[in-house]
Amino acid sequence: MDIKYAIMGFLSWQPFTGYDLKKMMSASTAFYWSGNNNQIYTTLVQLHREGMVTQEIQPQEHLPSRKIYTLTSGGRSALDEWVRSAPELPVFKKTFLVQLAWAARLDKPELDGLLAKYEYEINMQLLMLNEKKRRGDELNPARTSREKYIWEMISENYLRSYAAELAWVQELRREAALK
Amino acid sequence: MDIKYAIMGFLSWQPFTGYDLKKMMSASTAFYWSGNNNQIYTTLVQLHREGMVTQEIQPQEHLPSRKIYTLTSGGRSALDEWVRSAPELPVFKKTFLVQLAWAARLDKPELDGLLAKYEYEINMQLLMLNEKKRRGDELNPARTSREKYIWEMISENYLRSYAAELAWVQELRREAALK
DNA sequence: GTTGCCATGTAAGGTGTTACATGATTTA
DNA sequence: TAAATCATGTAACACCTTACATGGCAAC
Repeated sequence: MDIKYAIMGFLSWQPFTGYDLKKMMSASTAFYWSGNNNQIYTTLVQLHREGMVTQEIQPQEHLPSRKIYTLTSGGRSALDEWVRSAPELPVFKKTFLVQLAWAARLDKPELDGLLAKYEYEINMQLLMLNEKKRRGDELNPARTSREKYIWEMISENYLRSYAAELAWVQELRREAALK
Repeated sequence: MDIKYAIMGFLSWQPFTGYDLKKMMSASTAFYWSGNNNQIYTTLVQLHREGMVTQEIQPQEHLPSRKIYTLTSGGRSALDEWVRSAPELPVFKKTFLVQLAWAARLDKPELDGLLAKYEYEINMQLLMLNEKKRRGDELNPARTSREKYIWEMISENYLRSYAAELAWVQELRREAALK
């Protein structure tokens, strides 16, 4: 249930609408979500029921009313408590490794073709994240220099994960060519 | 739906029971699954319905019958096709980064306490994976030297992901102390 | 004239986890 | 005497994604 706390976190910075949150999450490198609708809107409804946020409705002409959510003091303390709780381990889901495990019996050119595709995809992702970071970092909260630094390091974290993956596949290609 | 292909992969090596598969998956560094029951048994039933595997029932005294699954030629070609298909990007799910994003406003000692806990957890995980690799690698299929090398590199992949995470948090601790 | 932005939401399905259930045999 | 091993399975729930639905306005 990270999305809940991700939302509460953003609201601890400023009041936002669901639409704002969706945009920020899909623009940000720090949050891996697809920024999908369903979860954001339903989580906001749930947080409202639980008293974690208040809702202010702003009617608009020709458009659905904007619903601006503000964190309550109860929400604030729930967030603070979570922030201080024991960290979770990262989860790496790498379907490609399953594929590779059973691709080991392909012939050399086919195996290398597969590895080359993976290398290419990782590279593209790295370029994309770099670009996203450049544009997205202006939207981050930077209330203190430490906060700014930490958000940079969060983006950096994902970049390094992909960079490590890239280095790994490149090494594998070099060595597998010799076997 | 990786579990489906993970299972078919193992069965392309040798016939196995659900119980065998569960043990292998939780012993292996190459497969990240919890090795949870439900999915393995239900997936085997599904693969059987789809004609990807055949089932041989071996009754036992005092124990439930063993059900030994064998890959059919149809299953074999479905697996081969998947193995040659376009690779998926890895997915990194790091709840800690969300936590950290909103922990940036804690005071220095509290923030460092959190980072220290994360560093410790990653370290433990690394030690655990190293141990698992040492013990688990004997169970891997190693029909050719290339297959052996690839399976080693798959285990290595996870180790490097955690190692990169460790280096990242250590750098962050050093730098955050100065801000 | 099609695409994209604003802004809300619903429905359905896939994926994955935790916990429960049985029950004899071996090991610490 | 408690726990782990063997071996199957079910039930309930949490999480997450994709696709669908509305509809006006601005930009290219």
